[in-house]
Amino acid sequence: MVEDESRLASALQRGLQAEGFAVDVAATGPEGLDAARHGGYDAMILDVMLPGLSGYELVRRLRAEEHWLPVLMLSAKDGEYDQADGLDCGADDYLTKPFSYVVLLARLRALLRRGAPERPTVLAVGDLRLDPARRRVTRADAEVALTSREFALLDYLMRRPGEVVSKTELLDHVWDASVETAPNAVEVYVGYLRRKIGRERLETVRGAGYRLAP
Amino acid sequence: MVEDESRLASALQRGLQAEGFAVDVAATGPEGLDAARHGGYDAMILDVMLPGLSGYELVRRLRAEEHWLPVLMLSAKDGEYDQADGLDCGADDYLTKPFSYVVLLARLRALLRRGAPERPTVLAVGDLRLDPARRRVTRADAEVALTSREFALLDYLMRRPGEVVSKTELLDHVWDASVETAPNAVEVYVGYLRRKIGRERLETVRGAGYRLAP
DNA sequence: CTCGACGCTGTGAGGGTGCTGAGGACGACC
DNA sequence: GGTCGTCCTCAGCACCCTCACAGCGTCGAG
Repeated sequence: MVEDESRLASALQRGLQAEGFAVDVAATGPEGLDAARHGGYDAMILDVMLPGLSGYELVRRLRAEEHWLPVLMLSAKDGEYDQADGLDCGADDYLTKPFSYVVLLARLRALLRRGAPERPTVLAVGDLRLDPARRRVTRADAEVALTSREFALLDYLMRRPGEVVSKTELLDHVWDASVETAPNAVEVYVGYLRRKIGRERLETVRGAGYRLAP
Repeated sequence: MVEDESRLASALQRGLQAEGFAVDVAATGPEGLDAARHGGYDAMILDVMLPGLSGYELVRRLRAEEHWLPVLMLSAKDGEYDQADGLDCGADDYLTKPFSYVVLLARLRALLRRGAPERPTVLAVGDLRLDPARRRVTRADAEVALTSREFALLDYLMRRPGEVVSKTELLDHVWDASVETAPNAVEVYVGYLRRKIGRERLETVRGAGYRLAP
């Protein structure tokens, strides 16, 4: 847990220990970052307002270093954009103070349960980068303008780089299942994407689907 | 999305579609459960108060059947125990109505970031490797380009290394059963494969079929 | 050794698959 | 109402995969 208000920190620590968790407390941002890097923890409870390094920045750095530790963010700011920002920095959950201890516990359990490795907030494949939150794509640091369908298609492909994705799978996930769409639509949009991100980056696997070159 | 208030449902659907998501709506619990089981979705937004089957129960059943689809639960109940119950039933996140659309989106993105891509195993026989997901074959680390029929044939043979597989069995499994194909087609494709993966690796057992040398 | 059955392969027709430009439908914005 | 952007269908085209065919090679029984 990274929290600088010592009263809250020790109250929470005692509560969590009573539940059977092993808890360490760090009081500043840099300490917390260091602990997260080397401590081998299962999850982190992280305050936003911290001396030295904000919670936002801490998560961002952690994710940039490819640490996928589940993070529950705690903040006194309850604005919708504060919350969205925290999550888009890479936090997995966000709780506003004052919070219910029961809820904190339940959310922590939910976080530990899924435990599965998380993926980066910004997808990157080669020199392509896609930011789902900002809805932006850059190719070698140059912005690429995509329509929403093009964006959704690239998003799906970038989550599975190197894998072959079939046209039917793309139709199921990128297009609306309730509207019957011809598979040719996929071909058309692959064509649009190729013109924008580079022809060779999106390979055709005849009879099977498409593959984003890793 | 499983939501019985049609106004909210269609507003959300439109919003999410504008973001590039493919969205289906179910209005009752049983419908939602069914869709979650078979729809191949990436995530589910689930109201708690539903006709037929409550959201709690829906998640519980889903998890009992080992479906690990990420679930974002939506509820008008903001009591701390309601929230904790929802999460402990197996939901991954919980949002109380009224909620901010921005926050919903951010939380949805956080959920989608994780996903369990558990890659299917890579088949290996000798120095041959075949990756079904990437649809890629290497021979001593050198990539081998195969057509889709060749690939399907090698795939089938590599799942049964050392066994003798008859031509009729190959016709049944690698070729379309509805189209009558001459057994000679198998011989032709075995020939193609041999040229690409090495002549000695694919033995002929006269009168019985073919065997992939283990 | 002889012969027939089985398996291999070069050739070429056909057809399936994917790509593209054109254009209509629809909605947002001015 | 006009204009623009986006989505998607359509039709034409090019390419290469697929497979039947036929001739030849190979194997094994007698």
